[in-house]
Amino acid sequence: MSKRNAILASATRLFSRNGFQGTAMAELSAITGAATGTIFHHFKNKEDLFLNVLNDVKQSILDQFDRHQQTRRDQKGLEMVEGVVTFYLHLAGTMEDQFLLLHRHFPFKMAETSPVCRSHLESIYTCLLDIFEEGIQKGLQDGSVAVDSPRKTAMVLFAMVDGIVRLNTYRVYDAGALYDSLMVACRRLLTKGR
Amino acid sequence: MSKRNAILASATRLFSRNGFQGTAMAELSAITGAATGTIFHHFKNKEDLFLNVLNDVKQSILDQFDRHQQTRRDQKGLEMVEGVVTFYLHLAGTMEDQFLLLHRHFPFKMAETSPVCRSHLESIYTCLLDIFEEGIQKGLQDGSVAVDSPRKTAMVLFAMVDGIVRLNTYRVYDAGALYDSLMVACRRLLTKGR
DNA sequence: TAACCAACCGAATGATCGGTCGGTTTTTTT
DNA sequence: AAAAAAACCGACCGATCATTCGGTTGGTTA
Repeated sequence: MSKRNAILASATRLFSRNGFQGTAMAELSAITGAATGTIFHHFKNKEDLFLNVLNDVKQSILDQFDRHQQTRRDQKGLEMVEGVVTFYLHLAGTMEDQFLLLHRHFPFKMAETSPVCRSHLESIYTCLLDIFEEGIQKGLQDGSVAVDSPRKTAMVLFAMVDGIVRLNTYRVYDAGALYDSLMVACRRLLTKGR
Repeated sequence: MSKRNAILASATRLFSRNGFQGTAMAELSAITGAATGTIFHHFKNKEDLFLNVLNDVKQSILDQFDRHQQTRRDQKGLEMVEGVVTFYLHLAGTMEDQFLLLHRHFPFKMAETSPVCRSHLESIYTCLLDIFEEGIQKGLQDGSVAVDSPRKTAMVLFAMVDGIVRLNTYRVYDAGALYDSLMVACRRLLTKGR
């Protein structure tokens, strides 16, 4: 692996676990074996380094969901949404650092001053919400879903799923056994009566 | 207001908006007009200062919900839960800094090494979940709520409501008009069919 | 081979940080 | 009023931080 990629990989872990200000370039240097001068040769400063990390996070998350979506063309809407929720929970486990990064505060603060940062975050959340909404729209047509506003429902649904992932990350409670309840809630939220 | 309280008030704002490492004692000194020596006279170090801030946050949140609960003795379970959700959204607006603090990452990281910090966080989340669960339990008895596991449902419900507050805080999207959809989702989640 | 260039190095720098300390002022107690 | 205690002050300190810079290396091109 090139030094540049090694730096990006370690930076992702450090930024997500220790935050922006909690990540020291000297520590990153020690972990990757790259001199501090090398880091600043590849990235013009710390913020630029994080922006590149965030870009990688965006790419990998978008890739994962694109690939997932292509395998779910022939399902009913409700099943699609349930599949997306399950996949989201799965990804939150396999791409722990990337999801942790999105649960931190500093990227959203940086987005207030950095248009590039804001653009990355918007791409990620737009993609996620679009996928939820797509399933809901399809479900409205095939009758498996009954809701008023697809977009708003997608946002509430996303807030719920992501909220569970957050509860699980912080381990204030054992939210591990919560996935079944989450799926039940998901189905209730999308269907009418019965 | 005493210097000590002025320090606590400003520290709450700075910690919640700029994070732990992003809050400089010199800045806190400048804002409050207290010399840095004075700050360290009242609090033995930066972490101790934050622990006192968190304690205040805990007290005020617990007080608010205790007072709210006393006015809702004679309602049906479902109405109680809906009232709590509305009150939670209301508080997230009036106590913005306190809720923002709980949405940051560093208190949970500190909880891994500081039992005091962990205790405060547990008190807050236990209180909130208990209140949700209480309403659900009551609803199960009076028939206004139909769910399998009250505790798990309370956690999913809390994750959903808190997730919406988070979406609103970070303003990636205008989640302001989402409260109606949230209440609909809340009702669907708690009731069976019709 | 000579010239070039991107990747790489690590000591040095100036700014900033949390925390200390010796002292003064204000309040409380006796 | 005298003494004791608590609140308060700000210059100072050592550590740490992001970033710079002059120089080396190794591969590619002319």
